[in-house]
Amino acid sequence: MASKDRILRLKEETRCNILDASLKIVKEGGWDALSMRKIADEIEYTAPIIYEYYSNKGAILLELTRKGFLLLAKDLETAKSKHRLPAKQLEAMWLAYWNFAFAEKELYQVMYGVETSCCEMAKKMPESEMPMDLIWDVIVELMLPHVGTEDEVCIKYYTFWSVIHGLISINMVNRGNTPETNQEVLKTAISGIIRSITG
Amino acid sequence: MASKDRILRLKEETRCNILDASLKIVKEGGWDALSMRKIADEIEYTAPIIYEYYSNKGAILLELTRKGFLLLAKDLETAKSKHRLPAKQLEAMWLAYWNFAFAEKELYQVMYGVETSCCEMAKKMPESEMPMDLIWDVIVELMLPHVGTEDEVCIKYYTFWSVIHGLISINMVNRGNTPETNQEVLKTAISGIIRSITG
DNA sequence: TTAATTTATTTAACACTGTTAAGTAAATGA
DNA sequence: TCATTTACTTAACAGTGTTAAATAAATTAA
Repeated sequence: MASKDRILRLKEETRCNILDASLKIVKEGGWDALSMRKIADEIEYTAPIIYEYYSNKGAILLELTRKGFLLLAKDLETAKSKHRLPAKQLEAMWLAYWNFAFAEKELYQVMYGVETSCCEMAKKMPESEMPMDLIWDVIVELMLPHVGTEDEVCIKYYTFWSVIHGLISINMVNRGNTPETNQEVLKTAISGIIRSITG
Repeated sequence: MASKDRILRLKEETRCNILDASLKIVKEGGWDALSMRKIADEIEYTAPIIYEYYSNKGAILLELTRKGFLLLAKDLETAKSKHRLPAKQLEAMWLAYWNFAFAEKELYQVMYGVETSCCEMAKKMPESEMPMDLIWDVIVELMLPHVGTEDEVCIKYYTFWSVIHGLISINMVNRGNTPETNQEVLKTAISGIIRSITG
């Protein structure tokens, strides 16, 4: 029976539609807006139908995560293919990584656990600037006798912060490293940036 | 009336108890476990009482966030006070930052939007390793003719990844920077690490 | 002390959430 | 045409944040 095939094809399509609908909802209203009933609305079914295609909400997120990794890998490969020197390839790949993160913001968030709902909160809270202020001052001192411009200090501060916050996030979310590797990355990064300041 | 003072003191105490209870619940069962009814249970009241002290759940998270920033700032100051040279101070401060993140994991999560519930998912998904594998290969090539050990490559990879993922996270959550600053941090970091590899 | 009023606290409810079981309509097979 | 499977929906459960109404307790006034 060819109708079996047609039905299977339709099922595969709905499975895909669920994913597309989910991503659409998230892009429009953020991750909090994503609910089974809204997905159902979007694909013009009722909520329980979704469970015929995904065992639960987590499975949908998992599939979006997989989709994200595949897309990112593809971007990295095309970036690499545009150069021959490894140094140029590496630079292009990390720029592609950067671009992916913002082009597919929602996917990147679910892939690496970047929560944005808290961002409204921490803003407008004066205490949130205390750590930066404290470290800022020391960077300025370290630069002496050269008096660094706002931009110069800013770049140094964010380089520090990025590498350390990045390493923390990766370890919290992904639990990937041995303590030794972490310490090594951390210490060499810090001393490297310090050297780049003191010259 | 002195009883007014006593009542005010009790109120301030309950306000504090709500925060303590919240943090306790999160530490025991993660952020998903935190609900108004569980907080109420912990402080031996019913849920609506909490709204006499905090306008909503978000206000509790906000207060925990503030608490976190104050604690972090204190840690940074004591770290700084233990040294005189700016370079040593800076190193000690960033190490204190690192230690704070893991000592007060839950606070750090709410301060900077580090989601951990997704970590169970991405694990055991082969696709999640594709980006790393792709970049790994290029790092190995960049090291040639020297054949890097597993550890050597790992440290370089995580240094790259940390600084870029960190910068991405910071911008998504806090969206603090001008595009120019971001590009500057990104490009100088990448070329800096590449130079540290090629010697 | 008793009555009136304010304060403290709880119960009940609303609109949501993810998820499951039972019921109903539609399509398929004999 | 009848029986059976498939497709889908309705109803329900336990949970969420939050608000309004009801009740208990404490305080003040007479």
